[in-house]
Amino acid sequence: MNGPIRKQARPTIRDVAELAEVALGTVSRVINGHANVGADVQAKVRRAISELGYQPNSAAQSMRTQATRMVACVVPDIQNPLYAAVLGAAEAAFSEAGYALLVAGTAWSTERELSLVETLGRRRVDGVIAVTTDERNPALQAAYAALQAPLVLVEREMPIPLAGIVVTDQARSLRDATAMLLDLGHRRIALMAPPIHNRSGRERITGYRAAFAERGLAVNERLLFDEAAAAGTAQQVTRALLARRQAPTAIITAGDRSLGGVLRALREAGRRIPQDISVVSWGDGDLPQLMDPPITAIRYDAGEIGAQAARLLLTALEGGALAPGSRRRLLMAELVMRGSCAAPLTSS
Amino acid sequence: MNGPIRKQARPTIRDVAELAEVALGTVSRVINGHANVGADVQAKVRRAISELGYQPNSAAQSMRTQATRMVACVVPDIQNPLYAAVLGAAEAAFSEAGYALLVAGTAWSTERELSLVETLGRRRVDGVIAVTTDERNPALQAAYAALQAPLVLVEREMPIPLAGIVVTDQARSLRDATAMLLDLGHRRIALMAPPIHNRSGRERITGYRAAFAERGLAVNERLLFDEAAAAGTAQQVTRALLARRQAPTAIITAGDRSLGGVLRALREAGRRIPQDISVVSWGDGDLPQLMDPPITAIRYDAGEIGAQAARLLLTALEGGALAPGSRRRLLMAELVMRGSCAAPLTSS
DNA sequence: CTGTTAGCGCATTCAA
DNA sequence: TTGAATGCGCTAACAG
Repeated sequence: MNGPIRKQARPTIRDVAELAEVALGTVSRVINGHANVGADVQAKVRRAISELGYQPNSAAQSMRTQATRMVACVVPDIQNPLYAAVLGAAEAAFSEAGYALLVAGTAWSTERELSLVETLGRRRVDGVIAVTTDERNPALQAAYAALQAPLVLVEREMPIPLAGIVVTDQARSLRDATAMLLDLGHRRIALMAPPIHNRSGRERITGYRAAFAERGLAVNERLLFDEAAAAGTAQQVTRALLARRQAPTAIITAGDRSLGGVLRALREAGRRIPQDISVVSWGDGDLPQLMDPPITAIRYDAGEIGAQAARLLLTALEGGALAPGSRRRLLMAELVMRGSCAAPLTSS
Repeated sequence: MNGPIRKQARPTIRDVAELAEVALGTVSRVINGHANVGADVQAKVRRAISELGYQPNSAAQSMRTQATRMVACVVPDIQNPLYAAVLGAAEAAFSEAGYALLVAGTAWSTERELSLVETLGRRRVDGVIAVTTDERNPALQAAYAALQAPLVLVEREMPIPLAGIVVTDQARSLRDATAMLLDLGHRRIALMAPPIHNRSGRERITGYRAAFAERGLAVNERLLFDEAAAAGTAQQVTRALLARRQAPTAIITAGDRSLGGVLRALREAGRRIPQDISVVSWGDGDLPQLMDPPITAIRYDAGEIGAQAARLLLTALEGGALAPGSRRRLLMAELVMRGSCAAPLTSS
């Protein structure tokens, strides 16, 4: 029962210097690998360090160097496999490079994000990777700009001059998927998409519309669900869709978290895939691959997104600015055809 | 092309003091909410702060207060849904409480973990939640102890005096699952489990053995696969199992990441569930729930694990030590019966 | 109630 | 090549 663990006084650089009988500055040079230190002195210092179990205090280092060697990753939801993969890849890259990674989960709340970004500022993180909740929110834009640290946006666009950007070509994937369904004969194709105020949402809808437009077909606006319009989970939205007089003959899901809900609702309603309804999943993983029939999916590599973002941020961190040409990375997504899509029974 | 974003000189507490025409200490008191400051002065200071966009430098604060208000979470694999959920829950709790969360992914490498824990020490994190790669590794034990910070172990046990512990009753769940299979008539039950040097692995095998022992049955050691023995992915292990002369009639999977592999291998081999083989999944999610037939699963609440760990760490952080009685949390897992288990065709 | 001062632990300039 | 001195930005103890 002895209070919050005894903070034993930790040894400082000064203790090391005394034990090694050298000046404090010399110890600093050894730690930071500055060349001009005699081999014998070097050894003495190292011995003292390990004898005392000395660890430099990085807060103190930060004060002097004006750098924290910390970066932050701001995501809407750590548990979403997409963001988890981005985080994982980023963490690997940064810890490799000697940076620590701070995570901030916004839970899709702009207020939370605002306050989190604020604390990142106080902590003087050296850089940030962000999947912002609302790329159009001026307060958020200002908060990120105020960081005065290199920023890489993931699947988002914000008018911040030097920011790096890593995005997936979602419009094209969605055009491909929609075109495929249209060409099978579908006309009532429901689209579930992320919130429209962000690039992800806009791109998906853009692609969807493009496929219709290319064929001179009109889009039924009632089949578009950005998350705001959705007012509920994927399962609820799907239920409501199926209850309509003119139910859709195909559904495109919004992401990893929504496929399960869609499938549950279809099962409840006794709809068979693909006989009664076709399904395309945004995102490929165990679930779409292992269903029977397997689900046609738009596959992207979330780890690659994180890795690219990390690389972009690292170059901005270590060297100069990002060259204008390489400030932006566009990754491709691929439509993987499987058994979940077929011609609709009745053409509309 | 102006280098790595201009680090504009940020305003310091001194700038605020000058602008507000008060002493530096007064500003500090306002910032930290110390009561004895006149209302008018208070207002002047706040105005100056917002005018300058002043943000206290937390590195400097840390130096004085000897606290960083940072905690770290060490996990083997950020992308594993279990750990992602733990992270997510912990992050929510900590950011609520004004702590920032550092994540460290060890990729199941003790060396990586060792060096990561070392850097947590340099960063003087206030506390740590850890899912260590090898709870028996003396170097790791020493590294965690050397942190001199409150520690909460998740699904692990290490002989560190004041550490908090959050674990799931895995032995019991596995006994239940195994018993259920034995009672259906299965005798050749393959068990895939995490590495045996950690509690998770031991508990699962303990529970498995217990069910056999209670019935006076002998365990076939060749059906036990802790990850080390596995030498490959779940899919490969399952393939090999199915190729045996005496193939198992039931399989218990090791976790979220392994179910997919098992199912793929079964499908390849043309084995039907449950007619040819019964399956129990460790972990419940979309995949087991949506398969046809749905997969019997052992369900645990990963978010709850993270939340409990965070709570434990927070009490250790904010106040005193953990009372000996509440230093350890045991969470239950539940066997959810579904259609993937049936009596084997031929009794062995 | 407010102002002054002394470090927290370190990197770095300048002398030696 | 090494040693001594300075200050990074802040909090808290003390004086007024």
